[in-house]
Amino acid sequence: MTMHSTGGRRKPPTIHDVAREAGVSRGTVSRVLNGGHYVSPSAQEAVNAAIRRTGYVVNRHARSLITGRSDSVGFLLTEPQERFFEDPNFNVLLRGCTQALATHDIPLLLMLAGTEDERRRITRYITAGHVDGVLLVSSHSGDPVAEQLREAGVPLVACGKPIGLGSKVSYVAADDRDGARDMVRHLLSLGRRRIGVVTGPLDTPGGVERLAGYREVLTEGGIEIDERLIVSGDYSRSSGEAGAERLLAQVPDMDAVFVASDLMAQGVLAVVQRSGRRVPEDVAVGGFDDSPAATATSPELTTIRQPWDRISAEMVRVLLAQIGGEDPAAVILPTELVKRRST
Amino acid sequence: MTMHSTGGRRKPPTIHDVAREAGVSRGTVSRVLNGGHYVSPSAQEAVNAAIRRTGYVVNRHARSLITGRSDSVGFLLTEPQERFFEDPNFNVLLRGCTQALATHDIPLLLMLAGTEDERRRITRYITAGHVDGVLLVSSHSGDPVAEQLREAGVPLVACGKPIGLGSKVSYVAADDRDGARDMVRHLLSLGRRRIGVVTGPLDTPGGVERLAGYREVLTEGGIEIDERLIVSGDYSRSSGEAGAERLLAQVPDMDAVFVASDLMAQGVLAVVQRSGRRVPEDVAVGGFDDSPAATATSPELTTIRQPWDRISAEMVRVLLAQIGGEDPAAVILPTELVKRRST
DNA sequence: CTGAAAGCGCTTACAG
DNA sequence: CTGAAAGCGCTTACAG
Repeated sequence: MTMHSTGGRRKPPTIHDVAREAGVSRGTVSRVLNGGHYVSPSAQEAVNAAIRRTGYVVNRHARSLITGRSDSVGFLLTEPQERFFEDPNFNVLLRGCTQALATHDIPLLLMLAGTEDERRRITRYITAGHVDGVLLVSSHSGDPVAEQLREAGVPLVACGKPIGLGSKVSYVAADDRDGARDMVRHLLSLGRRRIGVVTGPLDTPGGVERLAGYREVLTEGGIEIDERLIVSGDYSRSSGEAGAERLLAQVPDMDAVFVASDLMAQGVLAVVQRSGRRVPEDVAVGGFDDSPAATATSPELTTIRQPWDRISAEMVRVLLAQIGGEDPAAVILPTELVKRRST
Repeated sequence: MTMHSTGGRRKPPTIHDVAREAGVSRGTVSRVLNGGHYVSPSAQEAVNAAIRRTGYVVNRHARSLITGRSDSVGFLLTEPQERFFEDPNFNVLLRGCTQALATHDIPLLLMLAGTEDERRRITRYITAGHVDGVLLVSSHSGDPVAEQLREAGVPLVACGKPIGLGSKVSYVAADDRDGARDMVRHLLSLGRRRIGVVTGPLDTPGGVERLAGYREVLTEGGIEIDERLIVSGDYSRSSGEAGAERLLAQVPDMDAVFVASDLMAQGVLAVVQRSGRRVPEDVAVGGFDDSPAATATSPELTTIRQPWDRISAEMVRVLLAQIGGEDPAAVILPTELVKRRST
């Protein structure tokens, strides 16, 4: 009676041990393991009991060798890492994906490809079939890794619409434009009329779309666009500070700012307050993301919530579907205005 | 002449293809792959050329099946995840470990074990040999996972000294006590005498040691310990706020605080400033970590730098050594006082 | 529904 | 230094 004792790293039981315990062939054990089709209830039961008794756990390497699948997926970050690691959104996304995958018993391999060398190494690793698919975090256009993976036929789903790759690659994104519209409409409803904007990088969909939403709503509201009220950042806190300084210098009586990320909004807030202006009395500040950064400020940030939990869950769902043979798909998720004290 | 064309997911070349190309046996190819011992220079060369021509990449599953190693390691987080994901330190550590492992071409599997269920699942996964070793992030005492892994003989290295596991498990840690001493000495040198402290959780080494350093330096300086100046937090920002409120209520003329993490120090800073006190004029605030949180505040935080890059590099080094058969080891790394505007 | 058998791609003694 | 061969633990047609 083999017990699955711990202690030491003994040879773990194999399918062969289970078969012997259960009094069936190894083929039958394997069938039970793989869904239980074409197995009699009695055999099924005997095998399950034997598995329990022996403490059997499938050897994934042996399985992978024959199925050709690795039963793992990569989480690939091709951004310069410093920035992304500074951003709390990244954490939420990584955690959500890890958990969603855990549900399917699929491990997540973390891959960082910040440099050219790393990109080459990782592309090679992935195309060699060491993962079944890739969750891609890289919003900038012209990402060579994304293109290479797509060409190699690796199942792929991006977080945010990958500019330049057309709709041949799956992606999951929040409705950036709509979120921006909500925020700017909110600022207008507060009576603000000289509304600035600090955009994201303009080679990212978040950068482009959120700015588009801003322009649309102002235009619809009959307000002339003042280009001095538009500056760009790179989603970093410090770029928010720089942006706010520029805005205040160009339009000292600006009465509100829509900032395309909470982290940048932190920087904007600091600069606005340092200039002696009160938030929200003199200048209302609206962020984007509803990341932990939004509640770390004083006053806390009014912002647009990105549904990160759903985004990560959908990314995993779409990726697994694609690994299972389905065609690519794009998923757009709604955002939500979260009112706090900064507006 | 086979080119390693991309496109589609064709059957990749095997060791057999390489052997044919090179005109040698598969055994010889394998020997070249595994260090090139007992291989003539000419065979060596022929094989390398064939590998290049065919675009051969080893099939890790086949290799693992026979070696019994997975050539991968797990990064295991057993904390309730919310907190850790809020903490920028976590990112730095995760990134550092991933990069250090990439150097060795070893993938990192991210494992989150926040709930009892997840802990069970992951322990099973690990002890089944799916990873060769584990980088453990879990500072609380009495962690059942750590104990189980140790018993199962899984190579393990913790970040921070694991309370209760004795020295049978490897760990890498910053010199917490010494860092705390530096900070409190610095505050004393500024002329502050009513110095409060917000500690970390007292069932963690960071909680215990940093408090010990605080007590030591004050005692050495001939200052009587005032227990009303000592409160505990859990490393979260909000616990820093709560701690500061308690301290200010108990000792309104407190003139400095040593806070055991930058994130908590953010909360302390907010509360102190909200109370109308100036930082650093009225109350000097010192943090711990030198995480990105330290420069996100206004004024920026004086803090104790934890050498995260070295910590992660050492964790990986010690783990790989242990996987290679070496005995456990503890590594203590020095910290550094970083002076900014908050003191 | 079930067993016997082939084979996935590699490594490693074993002879030479 | 090198080749032939066994075998790692599994899955999957193939016969029954």
